[in-house]
Amino acid sequence: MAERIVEPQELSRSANELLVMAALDRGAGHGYQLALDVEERSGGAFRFNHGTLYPILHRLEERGLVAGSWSDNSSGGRRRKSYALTEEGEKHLVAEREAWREFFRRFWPMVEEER
Amino acid sequence: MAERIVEPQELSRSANELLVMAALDRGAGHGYQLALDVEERSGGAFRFNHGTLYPILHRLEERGLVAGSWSDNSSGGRRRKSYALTEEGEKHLVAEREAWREFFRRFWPMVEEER
DNA sequence: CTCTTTATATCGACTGTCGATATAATAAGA
DNA sequence: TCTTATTATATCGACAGTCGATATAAAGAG
Repeated sequence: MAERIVEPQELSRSANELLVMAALDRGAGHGYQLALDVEERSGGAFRFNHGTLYPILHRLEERGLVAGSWSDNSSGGRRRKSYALTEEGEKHLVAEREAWREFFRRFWPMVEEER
Repeated sequence: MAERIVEPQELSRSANELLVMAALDRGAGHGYQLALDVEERSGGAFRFNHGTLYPILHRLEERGLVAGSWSDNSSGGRRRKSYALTEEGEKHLVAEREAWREFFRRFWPMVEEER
């Protein structure tokens, strides 16, 4: 544990995926709602471009970290694809949080003002 | 102050540039040495690919944040281009540090485990 | 006199985001 | 009823930045 650190070059991908996975962990359902959730919860600080969000969800699904399922729209209602973390996704989320903590623990002393 | 936050999509660029600027602030001179400095100081956690580092230095120079000067090699010695933060670069470094602090302050509650 | 190290630089491939656009169903309003 | 706004998923080309490889060259070591 706490071995691998997030490398700067993968920070963007990692941060966005973590935001998505954490939102799903909180119970967010489909993509569009997830985007609203993140925006609202962050007070507008974090916003997902749809052209960014959907590829992320597809990527995570392909890697088996989230499972998507189309809602049954026989009783009317818009088509939606709901996502949930898989068991592997839960583990990955824990590991990614730890990787970020570790990254920051290492990164900050490197850029902090000299005393 | 403390208004703008670092957006996830610019994290990679921002982190690498911050590592470079902070290293120059500590007094590192030319590119190759800067790379060794960062690697050593981080205990190997952060390493600069040369194909990444030199474009960063050129970028920062073009933006007027660092000033580069070729060493006078009339008295022998390898050709080196030494870099130093400009006054604007110093200000930018302070602002970037603050932006990162702010990013993390906002990011962490978004991804932290629910209690 | 050859090999390694120091040093800067660029190149093509690749990944991921951005903003725009497409599609379509439902709800709201005139 | 017709039209517009909202909800919702998806893809596209352009762009930026990193990666690993390669080029170049001077200095020091063997």
